[in-house]
Amino acid sequence: MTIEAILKDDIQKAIQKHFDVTVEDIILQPTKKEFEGFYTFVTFPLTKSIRKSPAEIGQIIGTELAEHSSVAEKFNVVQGFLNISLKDTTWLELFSDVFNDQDFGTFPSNGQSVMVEFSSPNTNKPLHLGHLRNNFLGDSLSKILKASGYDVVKTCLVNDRGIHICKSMLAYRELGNGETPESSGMKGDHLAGKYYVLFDKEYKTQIKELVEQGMPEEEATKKAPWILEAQKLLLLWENNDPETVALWHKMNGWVYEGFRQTYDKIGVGFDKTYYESNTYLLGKDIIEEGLSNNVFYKKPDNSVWIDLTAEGLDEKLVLRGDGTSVYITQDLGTTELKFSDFHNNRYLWVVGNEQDYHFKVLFAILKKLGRPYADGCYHISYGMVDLPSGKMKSREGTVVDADDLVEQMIQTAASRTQELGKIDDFDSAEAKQLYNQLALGALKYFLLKVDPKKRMLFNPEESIDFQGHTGPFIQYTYARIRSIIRKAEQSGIQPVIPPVSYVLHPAEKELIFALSQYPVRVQAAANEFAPSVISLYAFELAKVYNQFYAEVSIFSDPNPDSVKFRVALSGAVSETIQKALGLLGIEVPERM
RNA sequence: GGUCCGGUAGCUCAGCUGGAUAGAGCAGCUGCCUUCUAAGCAGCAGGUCAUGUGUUCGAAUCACAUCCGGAUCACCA
Repeated sequence: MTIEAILKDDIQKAIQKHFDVTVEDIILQPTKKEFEGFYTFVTFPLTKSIRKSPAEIGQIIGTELAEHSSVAEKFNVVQGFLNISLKDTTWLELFSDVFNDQDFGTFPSNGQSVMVEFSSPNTNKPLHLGHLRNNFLGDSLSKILKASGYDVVKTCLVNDRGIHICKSMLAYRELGNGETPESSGMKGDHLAGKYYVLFDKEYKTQIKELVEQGMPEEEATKKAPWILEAQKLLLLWENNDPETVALWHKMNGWVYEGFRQTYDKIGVGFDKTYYESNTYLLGKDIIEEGLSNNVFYKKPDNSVWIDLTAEGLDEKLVLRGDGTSVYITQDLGTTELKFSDFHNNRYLWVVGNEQDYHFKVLFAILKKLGRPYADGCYHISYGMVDLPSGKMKSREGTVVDADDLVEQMIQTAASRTQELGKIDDFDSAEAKQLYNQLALGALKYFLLKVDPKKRMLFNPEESIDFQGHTGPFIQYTYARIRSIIRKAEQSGIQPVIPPVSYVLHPAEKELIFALSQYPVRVQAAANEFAPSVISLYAFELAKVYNQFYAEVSIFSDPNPDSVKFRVALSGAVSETIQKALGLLGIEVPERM
């Protein structure tokens, strides 16, 4: 039973005893900084059933708690707020829960498994900042769900075929002159992206020419030579034309090597990768099934539809008249495949909020088809990363490239570290590792501290901070503590919980309180699918520690119990920071 | 136009299962390194919580309306 639960129980009993009123759900909130106490119980709602003033009720409950509660020590009442302080022995018990449990904040298996699909890149261009948000969210969520008791399967569905891939293939065929990543010195994904942009440039020129010749723009976009050629290439690919398939293999191979490097660098990986070229034909048997069940219906042109107007959606096409798939057909098939491969209890998709509607439709169809996994499906919809100039567009080259950004962050981390001159004794490998940790710490934290649902702004003119509410601030706190732990080890000081007679310093209580919150936050983050909950927690914990650090002296305190206790506290904080940042995919440095 | 999401300090964001004088960080201004890492700490200043009405003992939080921004409503993915 947690302290909070005991306190709630005591309050419930006190109300029962003094007023003969039963309150089933006692709500406690953390006491505001400017008042004394750690938990606050609001008594306003009780005035209806108990005909006394809020303050009087608070006084009576408080008195009862102070006399009989096993955890509460004293109280004060401000209007309808009963602020409760805990006994020192209670604080020490709370801390020993943290201190003695190596897995504090990691929940035992809940017997459920979940698949998290994220990243899902297109093989016609390199990753950009928006993909980084997706990757970091997916990776972090997977870790958070695992810590909260789920068995997690991370998957990636690579969008490796389609008209957009053919566009870069075509531009390469026409303009490439046999260029390769080796000959150009470009990373393969960047090379493919270059031709994707070149396609768009030429395509636009062609449209412009046709329009100048008097063709309406709408028609021109459909009749420009290169778009027709790209469509032809797609047909050739679908018919397994050896030359086309060879080019496709070659270019995708370059892209995969490029992606591999980027994934390695940012520390993201998958348990299972699906390729759309293998799955794009799936789903047609489900269409047949739906037709025979009358879930779907056919129009005169042979196209297949579903009517979702009763669900508040529209009529949706699920199969073209010529029998070819659309996006939703493939997703139906792929989801079925995932289920037959893994039989998970839940399926999550980390995909931008521009696809909210698509997923509503997908889930509604799955439900109508009576799929057993339909209720476990959930779209983790996140907001776009916008630039001050607006939306990023790959075709127009207005993107913040992932590789460039990471490289730039590493440079900033290096120069900042060198300015401070604290690691002059590091060899180059150690220094490089630190710069990487700091760069990714800053970047990941920047993208994960914001509520995933909200769109966020990135201003390339202002580099991402290393001070204040940032990843490096938290990493710094960790490094500071490690320094203390090393000193304690050298001096032979053991981390020990003090005897029950120990009188705690207020800063110590604050730290224990912050530590005790960790499991609650892990659970909340998992329930809300929000790594930002962990981000904010890690920052709060680091802040409380830095206050503690500035306020008390660890080694020069005359009381040996204090010294040992503070070393123990520091150790627990460092471990909790490491765990919390770990859930965000952020590493911690021993020194910085 | 329909649907969905958002609008909190100059900037970036917390807070949103209703509770105390609305919180951080950045930027600005003051202090604090002969003692455990100053990538830190303490403080000052900065707010019609988009607007209006309602519900309530109490509203940034809930409801309704309005304004502004974004997404989406493709036989694209």
